[in-house]
Amino acid sequence: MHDIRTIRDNPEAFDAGLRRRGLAPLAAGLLEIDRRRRAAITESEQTQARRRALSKQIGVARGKGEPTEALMAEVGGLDAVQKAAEKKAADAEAELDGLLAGIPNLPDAEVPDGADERDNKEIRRIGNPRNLAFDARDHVAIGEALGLMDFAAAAKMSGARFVVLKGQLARLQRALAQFMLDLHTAPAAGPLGGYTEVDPPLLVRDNALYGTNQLPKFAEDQFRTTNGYWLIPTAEVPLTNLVNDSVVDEKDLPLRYTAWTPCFRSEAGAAGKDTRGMIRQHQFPKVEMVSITAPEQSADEHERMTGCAEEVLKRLDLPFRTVVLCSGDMGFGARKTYDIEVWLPGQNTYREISSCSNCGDFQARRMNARYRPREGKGTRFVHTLNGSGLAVGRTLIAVLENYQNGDGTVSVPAALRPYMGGSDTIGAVKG
RNA sequence: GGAUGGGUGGCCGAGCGGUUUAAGGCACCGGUCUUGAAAACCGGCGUGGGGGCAACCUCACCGUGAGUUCGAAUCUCACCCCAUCCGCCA
Repeated sequence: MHDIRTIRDNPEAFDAGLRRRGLAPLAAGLLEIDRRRRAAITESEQTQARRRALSKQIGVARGKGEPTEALMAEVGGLDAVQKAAEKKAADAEAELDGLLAGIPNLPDAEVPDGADERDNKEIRRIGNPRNLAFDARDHVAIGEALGLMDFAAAAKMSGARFVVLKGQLARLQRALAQFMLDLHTAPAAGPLGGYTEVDPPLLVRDNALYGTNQLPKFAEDQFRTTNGYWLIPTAEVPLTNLVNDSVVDEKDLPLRYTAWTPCFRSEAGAAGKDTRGMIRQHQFPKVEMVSITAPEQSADEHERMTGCAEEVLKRLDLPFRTVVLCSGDMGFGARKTYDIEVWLPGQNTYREISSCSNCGDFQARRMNARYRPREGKGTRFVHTLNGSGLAVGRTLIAVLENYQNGDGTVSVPAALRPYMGGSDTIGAVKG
């Protein structure tokens, strides 16, 4: 949510930011509504003040036994005037808020200009794809050959975009999540760890989704229960909403939270896209990281968070690259976003496995999430950041495809073996 | 699902038709005192609108929205939310 006062102070900068997002200028229209709104507020409040003064005089006059008819006559006509002005103000405010709620965050100055993902900029590339002595298979072929990944069974009970994992693959997924959580929840050491593990609700109300930007604009992408709850599309929602409508002390910042949860997405706009395999599912597990910071810290925290996500891939020895999204490809609430893309030999390409965004005060404003600065008066909005650390389902895919062997088995990355009961291979015949 | 109680500033909490300019306390920030700290005392301490270069002045805001009234935090209705008890249930 944008601050109308910021727009009022610098409408050119606002429109320039929108242009970078590929959007038409809006400042003039917004400010016109804002002028109407403020004029109506002034009118309403002045009328109200007059009413109250007269009413007080009536009370005083009564106390002295003096006549009140003249005062009563004057106050009589004010009611309708005040109500009308109040309604004008409320209507204008609703109109303004409705428009503001649908406008995306503006890109940070460091974000490269661009229209879509082709304009994203790679900023680093870590690790080298393994040279396989055989043709790489994709995760579907690997998993189904092992008999541990069953799309048909999932389709029978749930339809497309679901999967059943069994045995060592189910365990591998759990191992990955466990491994990620252990990494992020370790006591903060320099650029790693320090996140508090949270087990949040998976069903949330409207106001929570509003706070993290999914509402009102992206309702179609969500699942909703018959009695009005929403299934979380990411743990970003409950984790960020931990500070909804609250004031924290600056000394407690940054707050760092992590959670391993299923995520639910209707994939309404994704018909026909990524239909094969586990890449795009209605339900998938993800380890999410959320940081709540003071404004001055958020840029550094963004780098740190991205590093935490990258560390998972480094320790799993999976090749990846990190890109900074261009202005036209960023999500609604982000001011700057890093995507981490893992190498998938089965698809011969890098695929997104994490997205780390700095939202600035955009969500904080919607949530009314503030902090009390050490120095100075009042409260200020916090900055919120979120990042996947990582998408567990896609990490499973990456392990299968990068660690596949010629005999159809899959090696277990060294870092995961403690979580796999010491086993170093999936699909190996025992004995 | 049924019943009851309740939503007041960062937190707790009084107020239940007109000196409320929303008491009091806690927390926090200044100051006095002290070697320093604590305690004590003094002062400050919400958001938004309008005006002013500014110190500042002024108006509105007691979950949300309607209503009653000359006048509403206070009365009425609806809705949202929270708590407790009962029922059902992993």
